[in-house]
Amino acid sequence: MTIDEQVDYLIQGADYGDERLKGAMATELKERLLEAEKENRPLRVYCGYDPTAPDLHLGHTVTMRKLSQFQELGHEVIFLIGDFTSLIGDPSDKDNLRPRLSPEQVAHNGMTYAEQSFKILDPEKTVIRHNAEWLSKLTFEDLIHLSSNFTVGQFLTRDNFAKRFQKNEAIYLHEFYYALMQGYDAYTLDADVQVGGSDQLFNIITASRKLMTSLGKKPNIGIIMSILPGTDGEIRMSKSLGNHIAITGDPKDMYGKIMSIPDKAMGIYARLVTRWTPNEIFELESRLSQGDLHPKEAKMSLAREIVSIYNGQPAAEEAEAEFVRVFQEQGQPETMADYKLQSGQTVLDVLEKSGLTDSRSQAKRLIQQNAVRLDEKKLDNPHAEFPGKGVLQVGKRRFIRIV
RNA sequence: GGGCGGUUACCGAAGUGGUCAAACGGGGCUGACUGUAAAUCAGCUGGCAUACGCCUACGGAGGUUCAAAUCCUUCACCGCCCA
Repeated sequence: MTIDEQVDYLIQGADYGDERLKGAMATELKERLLEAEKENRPLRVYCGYDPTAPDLHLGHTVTMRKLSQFQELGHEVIFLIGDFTSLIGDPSDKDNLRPRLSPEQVAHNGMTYAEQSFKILDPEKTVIRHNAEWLSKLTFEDLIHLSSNFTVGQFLTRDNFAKRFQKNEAIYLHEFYYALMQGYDAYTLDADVQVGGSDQLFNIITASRKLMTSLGKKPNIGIIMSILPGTDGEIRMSKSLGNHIAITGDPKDMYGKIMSIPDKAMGIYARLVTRWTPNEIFELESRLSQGDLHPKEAKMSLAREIVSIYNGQPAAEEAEAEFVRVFQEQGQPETMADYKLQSGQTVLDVLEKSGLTDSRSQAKRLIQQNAVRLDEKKLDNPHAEFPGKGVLQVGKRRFIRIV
Protein backbone atom coordinates (compact mmCIF):
# COMPACT_ATOMS: atom_id res chain seq x y z
CA MET A 1 0.00 0.00 0.00
CA THR A 2 1.15 3.50 -0.67
CA ILE A 3 1.26 5.92 2.22
CA ASP A 4 -1.95 7.55 1.07
CA GLU A 5 -3.70 4.20 0.83
CA GLN A 6 -2.49 3.37 4.29
CA VAL A 7 -3.91 6.60 5.63
CA ASP A 8 -7.22 5.84 3.91
CA TYR A 9 -7.26 2.36 5.38
CA LEU A 10 -6.42 3.51 8.87
CA ILE A 11 -8.88 6.35 8.89
CA GLN A 12 -11.71 4.20 7.55
CA GLY A 13 -14.61 4.17 9.95
CA ALA A 14 -13.29 7.10 11.92
CA ASP A 15 -15.65 9.89 12.78
CA TYR A 16 -14.56 13.09 14.42
CA GLY A 17 -17.85 14.92 14.08
CA ASP A 18 -15.87 17.61 12.31
CA GLU A 19 -14.29 17.38 8.89
CA ARG A 20 -11.51 19.82 9.72
CA LEU A 21 -10.39 17.77 12.65
CA LYS A 22 -10.54 14.64 10.59
CA GLY A 23 -8.41 16.29 7.92
CA ALA A 24 -5.92 17.48 10.49
CA MET A 25 -5.60 14.04 12.03
CA ALA A 26 -5.23 12.40 8.63
CA THR A 27 -2.47 14.83 7.71
CA GLU A 28 -0.73 14.29 10.99
CA LEU A 29 -1.04 10.54 10.63
CA LYS A 30 0.56 10.72 7.21
CA GLU A 31 3.42 12.80 8.56
CA ARG A 32 3.93 10.44 11.44
CA LEU A 33 3.93 7.44 9.12
CA LEU A 34 6.57 9.07 6.96
CA GLU A 35 8.60 10.00 9.97
CA ALA A 36 8.47 6.47 11.36
CA GLU A 37 9.47 5.09 8.02
CA LYS A 38 12.47 7.38 7.91
CA GLU A 39 13.45 6.42 11.46
CA ASN A 40 12.83 2.82 10.57
CA ARG A 41 10.50 2.19 13.49
CA PRO A 42 6.88 1.12 13.81
CA LEU A 43 4.26 3.44 15.23
CA ARG A 44 3.24 2.77 18.80
CA VAL A 45 -0.52 2.41 18.79
CA TYR A 46 -2.68 1.81 21.78
CA CYS A 47 -6.25 1.59 22.92
CA GLY A 48 -7.42 1.32 26.47
CA TYR A 49 -10.13 -1.06 27.64
CA ASP A 50 -12.12 -0.95 30.83
CA PRO A 51 -12.25 -4.45 32.21
CA THR A 52 -15.79 -4.10 33.46
CA ALA A 53 -17.64 -6.24 30.92
CA PRO A 54 -16.28 -9.74 30.63
CA ASP A 55 -18.31 -10.76 27.60
CA LEU A 56 -17.81 -8.73 24.56
CA HIS A 57 -20.16 -7.80 21.78
CA LEU A 58 -19.47 -6.50 18.31
CA GLY A 59 -19.42 -2.93 19.50
CA HIS A 60 -16.38 -3.64 21.62
CA THR A 61 -14.50 -4.99 18.64
CA VAL A 62 -14.55 -1.83 16.57
CA THR A 63 -11.36 -0.43 18.06
CA MET A 64 -9.75 -3.88 18.06
CA ARG A 65 -10.33 -4.14 14.36
CA LYS A 66 -8.64 -0.81 13.95
CA LEU A 67 -5.69 -1.95 16.03
CA SER A 68 -5.43 -5.06 13.90
CA GLN A 69 -5.19 -2.92 10.79
CA PHE A 70 -2.22 -1.17 12.31
CA GLN A 71 -0.73 -4.56 13.09
CA GLU A 72 -1.23 -5.63 9.54
CA LEU A 73 0.85 -2.69 8.43
CA GLY A 74 3.59 -3.66 10.82
CA HIS A 75 3.00 -1.30 13.71
CA GLU A 76 3.28 -2.01 17.39
CA VAL A 77 0.01 -2.46 19.19
CA ILE A 78 -0.54 -2.09 22.90
CA PHE A 79 -3.69 -3.48 24.42
CA LEU A 80 -4.03 -1.44 27.56
CA ILE A 81 -6.14 -2.84 30.34
CA GLY A 82 -7.49 0.01 32.42
CA ASP A 83 -7.33 -1.81 35.70
CA PHE A 84 -6.67 1.42 37.54
CA THR A 85 -8.99 3.59 35.49
CA SER A 86 -11.90 1.25 35.96
CA LEU A 87 -11.94 2.10 39.63
CA ILE A 88 -13.21 5.52 38.66
CA GLY A 89 -15.71 4.75 35.95
CA ASP A 90 -16.05 6.58 32.71
CA PRO A 91 -18.25 9.66 32.92
CA SER A 92 -19.80 8.70 29.60
CA ASP A 93 -21.10 5.67 31.36
CA LYS A 94 -24.74 6.16 31.97
CA ASP A 95 -25.00 4.03 35.01
CA ASN A 96 -22.64 5.64 37.46
CA LEU A 97 -23.89 3.43 40.23
CA ARG A 98 -22.17 0.40 38.94
CA PRO A 99 -20.62 -1.62 41.69
CA ARG A 100 -16.96 -1.32 42.31
CA LEU A 101 -15.20 -4.44 41.20
CA SER A 102 -12.72 -6.26 43.31
CA PRO A 103 -9.13 -6.29 42.10
CA GLU A 104 -9.47 -10.00 41.37
CA GLN A 105 -12.52 -9.42 39.23
CA VAL A 106 -10.81 -6.63 37.38
CA ALA A 107 -7.78 -8.81 36.72
CA HIS A 108 -9.94 -11.67 35.58
CA ASN A 109 -12.12 -9.55 33.33
CA GLY A 110 -9.10 -7.85 31.88
CA MET A 111 -7.53 -11.11 30.81
CA THR A 112 -10.81 -12.43 29.43
CA TYR A 113 -11.09 -9.24 27.48
CA ALA A 114 -7.64 -9.61 26.03
CA GLU A 115 -8.19 -13.26 25.20
CA GLN A 116 -11.38 -12.54 23.35
CA SER A 117 -9.62 -9.78 21.47
CA PHE A 118 -7.27 -12.36 20.01
CA LYS A 119 -10.04 -13.41 17.71
CA ILE A 120 -9.12 -10.20 15.95
CA LEU A 121 -5.67 -9.19 17.07
CA ASP A 122 -2.52 -11.14 16.46
CA PRO A 123 -1.43 -12.30 19.92
CA GLU A 124 2.19 -12.48 18.81
CA LYS A 125 2.22 -8.84 17.96
CA THR A 126 0.14 -7.51 20.82
CA VAL A 127 1.61 -6.12 23.98
CA ILE A 128 -0.67 -6.18 26.99
CA ARG A 129 -0.15 -3.51 29.61
CA HIS A 130 -2.04 -2.46 32.73
CA ASN A 131 -2.28 1.18 33.64
CA ALA A 132 -2.17 0.57 37.39
CA GLU A 133 1.51 -0.05 36.73
CA TRP A 134 2.13 3.69 36.54
CA LEU A 135 -1.06 5.35 37.69
CA SER A 136 -0.98 3.80 41.13
CA LYS A 137 2.41 5.36 41.69
CA LEU A 138 1.37 8.94 41.13
CA THR A 139 1.35 11.09 44.23
CA PHE A 140 -1.14 13.75 45.10
CA GLU A 141 1.48 16.26 44.18
CA ASP A 142 1.91 14.70 40.75
CA LEU A 143 -1.79 14.83 40.30
CA ILE A 144 -1.95 18.50 41.10
CA HIS A 145 0.80 19.22 38.63
CA LEU A 146 -1.01 17.29 35.96
CA SER A 147 -4.31 19.01 36.69
CA SER A 148 -2.73 22.44 36.55
CA ASN A 149 -2.44 22.07 32.79
CA PHE A 150 -6.19 22.30 32.44
CA THR A 151 -8.96 24.71 33.21
CA VAL A 152 -12.48 23.85 34.21
CA GLY A 153 -13.63 25.65 31.09
CA GLN A 154 -11.69 23.22 28.95
CA PHE A 155 -13.41 20.32 30.56
CA LEU A 156 -16.77 21.94 30.14
CA THR A 157 -16.26 21.95 26.40
CA ARG A 158 -16.65 18.23 26.53
CA ASP A 159 -20.09 17.53 25.20
CA ASN A 160 -20.92 15.04 27.87
CA PHE A 161 -20.05 17.50 30.64
CA ALA A 162 -21.54 20.52 28.91
CA LYS A 163 -24.89 18.82 28.52
CA ARG A 164 -25.02 17.63 32.06
CA PHE A 165 -23.90 20.98 33.35
CA GLN A 166 -26.64 22.69 31.40
CA LYS A 167 -29.25 20.29 32.63
CA ASN A 168 -28.07 20.75 36.20
CA GLU A 169 -27.06 17.16 36.46
CA ALA A 170 -24.31 15.92 38.66
CA ILE A 171 -20.75 16.12 37.46
CA TYR A 172 -18.43 14.61 39.98
CA LEU A 173 -15.01 16.04 40.38
CA HIS A 174 -13.35 12.69 40.07
CA GLU A 175 -14.80 12.29 36.60
CA PHE A 176 -12.35 14.92 35.42
CA TYR A 177 -9.48 12.69 36.40
CA TYR A 178 -10.51 10.07 33.93
CA ALA A 179 -9.37 12.24 31.07
CA LEU A 180 -6.22 13.13 32.93
CA MET A 181 -5.33 9.52 33.54
CA GLN A 182 -5.92 8.65 29.96
CA GLY A 183 -3.58 11.41 28.91
CA TYR A 184 -1.01 10.13 31.33
CA ASP A 185 -1.35 6.65 29.86
CA ALA A 186 -0.61 8.00 26.42
CA TYR A 187 2.33 9.95 27.80
CA THR A 188 3.79 6.94 29.59
CA LEU A 189 3.33 4.66 26.63
CA ASP A 190 4.91 7.13 24.23
CA ALA A 191 1.92 6.62 22.02
CA ASP A 192 2.03 7.80 18.43
CA VAL A 193 -1.56 6.89 17.93
CA GLN A 194 -4.45 6.36 20.28
CA VAL A 195 -7.59 4.59 19.14
CA GLY A 196 -10.94 5.07 20.82
CA GLY A 197 -14.66 5.42 20.33
CA SER A 198 -16.23 8.78 19.71
CA ASP A 199 -17.09 9.00 23.39
CA GLN A 200 -13.33 9.24 23.88
CA LEU A 201 -12.90 12.23 21.60
CA PHE A 202 -12.24 14.62 24.43
CA ASN A 203 -9.97 12.29 26.33
CA ILE A 204 -7.87 11.56 23.29
CA ILE A 205 -7.87 14.78 21.34
CA THR A 206 -8.03 17.39 24.06
CA ALA A 207 -6.72 15.82 27.24
CA SER A 208 -4.12 13.39 25.95
CA ARG A 209 -2.68 15.71 23.34
CA LYS A 210 -2.45 18.66 25.65
CA LEU A 211 -0.94 16.68 28.46
CA MET A 212 1.64 15.08 26.22
CA THR A 213 2.60 18.44 24.78
CA SER A 214 2.86 20.00 28.21
CA LEU A 215 5.08 17.19 29.39
CA GLY A 216 7.33 17.65 26.41
CA LYS A 217 6.26 14.88 24.11
CA LYS A 218 4.79 14.82 20.67
CA PRO A 219 0.99 14.59 20.99
CA ASN A 220 -0.63 11.35 19.94
CA ILE A 221 -2.80 11.16 16.90
CA GLY A 222 -6.35 10.21 17.68
CA ILE A 223 -8.24 7.69 15.64
CA ILE A 224 -11.79 8.25 16.77
CA MET A 225 -14.01 5.41 15.71
CA SER A 226 -17.68 5.73 14.88
CA ILE A 227 -20.01 4.08 17.26
CA LEU A 228 -21.46 0.82 16.04
CA PRO A 229 -25.24 0.90 16.18
CA GLY A 230 -27.04 -2.08 17.64
CA THR A 231 -29.51 -4.36 15.93
CA ASP A 232 -31.98 -1.50 15.77
CA GLY A 233 -29.59 0.36 13.51
CA GLU A 234 -29.92 3.56 15.50
CA ILE A 235 -28.60 3.49 19.01
CA ARG A 236 -25.14 2.42 20.06
CA MET A 237 -24.76 -1.26 20.65
CA SER A 238 -25.02 -2.03 24.31
CA LYS A 239 -25.93 -5.03 26.31
CA SER A 240 -28.17 -3.10 28.66
CA LEU A 241 -30.18 -1.79 25.72
CA GLY A 242 -30.61 -5.34 24.50
CA ASN A 243 -29.50 -4.53 20.97
CA HIS A 244 -26.16 -6.22 21.11
CA ILE A 245 -24.60 -9.07 19.18
CA ALA A 246 -22.34 -11.16 21.37
CA ILE A 247 -19.15 -12.46 19.81
CA THR A 248 -19.01 -15.61 21.88
CA GLY A 249 -22.57 -16.71 21.26
CA ASP A 250 -24.06 -19.29 18.98
CA PRO A 251 -23.02 -18.63 15.35
CA LYS A 252 -26.53 -19.26 14.07
CA ASP A 253 -27.91 -16.72 16.42
CA MET A 254 -25.23 -14.26 15.45
CA TYR A 255 -25.99 -14.74 11.78
CA GLY A 256 -29.68 -14.13 12.38
CA LYS A 257 -29.05 -11.05 14.42
CA ILE A 258 -26.91 -9.53 11.72
CA MET A 259 -29.62 -10.27 9.17
CA SER A 260 -32.07 -8.33 11.30
CA ILE A 261 -30.16 -5.08 11.23
CA PRO A 262 -31.74 -2.41 9.05
CA ASP A 263 -30.29 -2.03 5.56
CA LYS A 264 -29.09 1.44 6.29
CA ALA A 265 -26.72 0.09 8.92
CA MET A 266 -24.94 -2.26 6.50
CA GLY A 267 -22.38 0.32 5.45
CA ILE A 268 -21.24 1.13 8.92
CA TYR A 269 -21.09 -2.54 9.87
CA ALA A 270 -18.97 -3.23 6.82
CA ARG A 271 -16.58 -0.46 7.77
CA LEU A 272 -16.34 -1.16 11.44
CA VAL A 273 -16.58 -4.88 12.03
CA THR A 274 -15.45 -6.73 8.90
CA ARG A 275 -12.04 -7.45 7.44
CA TRP A 276 -13.03 -5.81 4.20
CA THR A 277 -10.84 -3.15 2.67
CA PRO A 278 -12.08 0.26 1.52
CA ASN A 279 -11.94 -0.97 -2.08
CA GLU A 280 -13.99 -4.06 -1.40
CA ILE A 281 -16.58 -2.02 0.42
CA PHE A 282 -16.69 0.51 -2.34
CA GLU A 283 -17.30 -2.22 -4.89
CA LEU A 284 -20.02 -3.84 -2.80
CA GLU A 285 -21.81 -0.57 -2.32
CA SER A 286 -21.67 0.43 -5.94
CA ARG A 287 -23.10 -2.91 -7.03
CA LEU A 288 -25.80 -2.36 -4.46
CA SER A 289 -26.67 1.12 -5.62
CA GLN A 290 -26.69 0.04 -9.27
CA GLY A 291 -29.12 -2.73 -8.45
CA ASP A 292 -26.68 -5.49 -9.41
CA LEU A 293 -26.83 -6.85 -5.91
CA HIS A 294 -29.94 -7.45 -3.84
CA PRO A 295 -29.68 -5.88 -0.40
CA LYS A 296 -30.55 -9.21 1.11
CA GLU A 297 -27.59 -10.84 -0.64
CA ALA A 298 -25.32 -8.05 0.53
CA LYS A 299 -26.47 -8.51 4.07
CA MET A 300 -25.99 -12.25 3.85
CA SER A 301 -22.39 -11.79 2.83
CA LEU A 302 -21.99 -9.32 5.66
CA ALA A 303 -23.39 -11.86 8.10
CA ARG A 304 -21.22 -14.63 6.66
CA GLU A 305 -18.13 -12.46 6.96
CA ILE A 306 -18.75 -11.44 10.54
CA VAL A 307 -19.71 -14.90 11.73
CA SER A 308 -16.65 -16.42 10.11
CA ILE A 309 -14.36 -13.97 11.90
CA TYR A 310 -15.43 -15.46 15.20
CA ASN A 311 -16.42 -18.99 14.32
CA GLY A 312 -14.67 -19.82 11.09
CA GLN A 313 -15.89 -20.22 7.55
CA PRO A 314 -17.59 -23.64 7.94
CA ALA A 315 -19.66 -22.50 10.90
CA ALA A 316 -20.66 -19.38 9.00
CA GLU A 317 -21.85 -21.43 6.06
CA GLU A 318 -23.76 -23.73 8.32
CA ALA A 319 -25.40 -20.75 10.00
CA GLU A 320 -26.36 -19.39 6.62
CA ALA A 321 -27.86 -22.69 5.54
CA GLU A 322 -29.93 -22.80 8.67
CA PHE A 323 -31.04 -19.24 8.21
CA VAL A 324 -32.25 -20.01 4.70
CA ARG A 325 -34.04 -23.12 5.91
CA VAL A 326 -35.76 -21.53 8.89
CA PHE A 327 -36.60 -18.08 7.72
CA GLN A 328 -36.62 -18.10 3.97
CA GLU A 329 -38.18 -21.53 3.61
CA GLN A 330 -40.12 -21.41 6.86
CA GLY A 331 -38.62 -24.67 8.02
CA GLN A 332 -37.25 -25.69 11.32
CA PRO A 333 -33.79 -25.36 12.76
CA GLU A 334 -31.63 -28.42 12.45
CA THR A 335 -31.05 -28.69 16.14
CA MET A 336 -33.05 -27.47 19.05
CA ALA A 337 -33.34 -28.16 22.71
CA ASP A 338 -35.54 -31.00 23.91
CA TYR A 339 -38.20 -30.84 26.53
CA LYS A 340 -39.55 -33.96 28.12
CA LEU A 341 -43.31 -33.87 28.31
CA GLN A 342 -44.80 -35.03 31.57
CA SER A 343 -48.25 -36.47 31.76
CA GLY A 344 -51.05 -34.14 32.72
CA GLN A 345 -49.23 -30.97 31.68
CA THR A 346 -51.23 -28.23 30.07
CA VAL A 347 -50.09 -26.08 27.21
CA LEU A 348 -49.33 -23.36 29.71
CA ASP A 349 -47.27 -25.70 31.87
CA VAL A 350 -45.12 -26.72 28.95
CA LEU A 351 -44.53 -23.17 27.76
CA GLU A 352 -43.48 -22.08 31.20
CA LYS A 353 -41.49 -25.13 32.25
CA SER A 354 -39.60 -25.42 29.00
CA GLY A 355 -38.45 -21.86 29.35
CA LEU A 356 -39.97 -20.84 26.06
CA THR A 357 -41.80 -18.02 27.83
CA ASP A 358 -40.79 -15.97 30.82
CA SER A 359 -44.00 -16.36 32.76
CA ARG A 360 -47.41 -17.94 32.52
CA SER A 361 -48.98 -14.55 31.96
CA GLN A 362 -46.72 -13.91 29.03
CA ALA A 363 -47.51 -17.35 27.67
CA LYS A 364 -51.22 -16.61 27.82
CA ARG A 365 -50.73 -13.38 25.94
CA LEU A 366 -48.70 -15.08 23.26
CA ILE A 367 -51.36 -17.75 22.81
CA GLN A 368 -53.94 -15.05 22.47
CA GLN A 369 -51.78 -13.44 19.81
CA ASN A 370 -51.66 -16.63 17.75
CA ALA A 371 -47.95 -16.97 18.31
CA VAL A 372 -47.84 -20.52 19.64
CA ARG A 373 -47.73 -23.49 17.30
CA LEU A 374 -47.10 -27.21 17.65
CA ASP A 375 -45.97 -28.70 14.34
CA GLU A 376 -47.49 -25.74 12.52
CA LYS A 377 -50.83 -26.16 14.25
CA LYS A 378 -51.92 -23.21 16.31
CA LEU A 379 -52.53 -23.87 19.97
CA ASP A 380 -55.31 -21.67 21.27
CA ASN A 381 -56.32 -23.03 24.63
CA PRO A 382 -53.78 -22.37 27.36
CA HIS A 383 -55.47 -24.73 29.76
CA ALA A 384 -55.95 -27.68 27.48
CA GLU A 385 -53.80 -30.71 28.02
CA PHE A 386 -50.68 -30.54 25.92
CA PRO A 387 -51.40 -32.49 22.71
CA GLY A 388 -48.16 -34.44 22.53
CA LYS A 389 -44.78 -34.72 20.92
CA GLY A 390 -43.65 -32.40 18.19
CA VAL A 391 -41.92 -29.13 17.55
CA LEU A 392 -43.24 -26.33 19.67
CA GLN A 393 -42.70 -22.87 18.27
CA VAL A 394 -43.31 -19.46 19.77
CA GLY A 395 -43.13 -16.53 17.43
CA LYS A 396 -40.68 -16.75 14.60
CA ARG A 397 -37.55 -17.79 16.30
CA ARG A 398 -38.20 -19.76 19.44
CA PHE A 399 -38.31 -23.52 18.99
CA ILE A 400 -38.19 -26.51 21.25
CA ARG A 401 -38.68 -30.19 20.59
CA ILE A 402 -41.23 -31.85 22.82
CA VAL A 403 -40.35 -35.48 23.49
C1' G B 1 -24.64 24.57 58.07
C1' G B 2 -29.51 26.87 56.10
C1' G B 3 -33.58 27.55 52.29
C1' C B 4 -36.09 25.58 48.04
C1' G B 5 -36.98 21.85 44.29
C1' G B 6 -36.54 16.77 42.65
C1' U B 7 -36.28 10.88 42.87
C1' U B 8 -42.42 7.24 38.83
C1' A B 9 -42.29 0.92 35.07
C1' C B 10 -36.61 -1.17 30.27
C1' C B 11 -35.67 4.40 28.99
C1' G B 12 -37.77 9.41 28.71
C1' A B 13 -41.92 11.64 30.83
C1' A B 14 -47.31 12.71 32.88
C1' G B 15 -49.92 12.05 37.24
C1' U B 16 -50.67 16.07 43.70
C1' G B 17 -56.07 11.47 48.12
C1' G B 18 -60.23 7.03 45.41
C1' U B 19 -62.27 5.75 38.57
C1' C B 20 -53.81 4.13 38.96
C1' A B 21 -50.66 -1.80 37.23
C1' A B 22 -50.21 4.16 36.56
C1' A B 23 -51.54 8.88 30.45
C1' C B 24 -48.07 9.74 26.41
C1' G B 25 -43.45 8.82 23.52
C1' G B 26 -39.35 5.49 22.63
C1' G B 27 -37.84 0.52 23.07
C1' G B 28 -39.35 -4.68 23.25
C1' C B 29 -42.84 -8.66 21.89
C1' U B 30 -46.89 -10.72 18.66
C1' G B 31 -49.83 -10.74 14.19
C1' A B 32 -50.46 -8.85 8.76
C1' C B 33 -47.12 -7.39 4.76
C1' U B 34 -41.83 -8.63 3.61
C1' G B 35 -35.85 -9.84 2.28
C1' U B 36 -35.98 -12.12 10.40
C1' A B 37 -34.63 -4.95 6.03
C1' A B 38 -37.28 -0.30 5.85
C1' A B 39 -42.11 1.83 5.81
C1' U B 40 -47.14 0.85 7.23
C1' C B 41 -51.38 -1.25 9.96
C1' A B 42 -53.38 -3.91 14.38
C1' G B 43 -52.64 -5.77 19.28
C1' C B 44 -49.73 -6.81 23.70
C1' U B 45 -45.94 -5.05 27.18
C1' G B 46 -45.52 -6.69 36.52
C1' G B 47 -46.84 -11.65 38.75
C1' C B 48 -50.51 -15.48 40.22
C1' A B 49 -55.45 -17.17 38.92
C1' U B 50 -60.11 -20.88 33.77
C1' A B 51 -62.52 -16.82 36.11
C1' C B 52 -64.47 -13.27 40.50
C1' G B 53 -60.21 -11.49 42.00
C1' C B 54 -55.60 -11.40 44.71
C1' C B 55 -50.43 -9.99 45.35
C1' U B 56 -46.20 -6.86 44.22
C1' A B 57 -44.84 -1.86 42.34
C1' C B 58 -44.23 5.05 41.82
C1' G B 59 -36.14 6.29 46.09
C1' G B 60 -35.93 3.55 51.63
C1' A B 61 -38.46 3.21 56.42
C1' G B 62 -42.53 4.66 59.35
C1' G B 63 -47.28 7.27 59.95
C1' U B 64 -52.36 9.77 58.83
C1' U B 65 -56.80 7.87 56.26
C1' C B 66 -62.21 3.58 54.97
C1' A B 67 -58.65 4.65 50.85
C1' A B 68 -51.83 7.15 49.35
C1' A B 69 -47.55 7.48 43.53
C1' U B 70 -50.37 11.54 45.62
C1' C B 71 -50.74 14.09 52.68
C1' C B 72 -47.19 13.94 57.19
C1' U B 73 -42.37 12.39 59.60
C1' U B 74 -37.71 10.64 58.78
C1' C B 75 -33.48 8.64 56.04
C1' A B 76 -30.69 8.30 51.44
C1' C B 77 -29.40 10.35 46.82
C1' C B 78 -29.55 14.55 43.05
C1' G B 79 -29.98 19.79 41.69
C1' C B 80 -30.29 25.06 42.63
C1' C B 81 -29.67 29.23 45.90
C1' C B 82 -27.54 31.38 50.51
C1' A B 83 -23.31 30.75 53.94
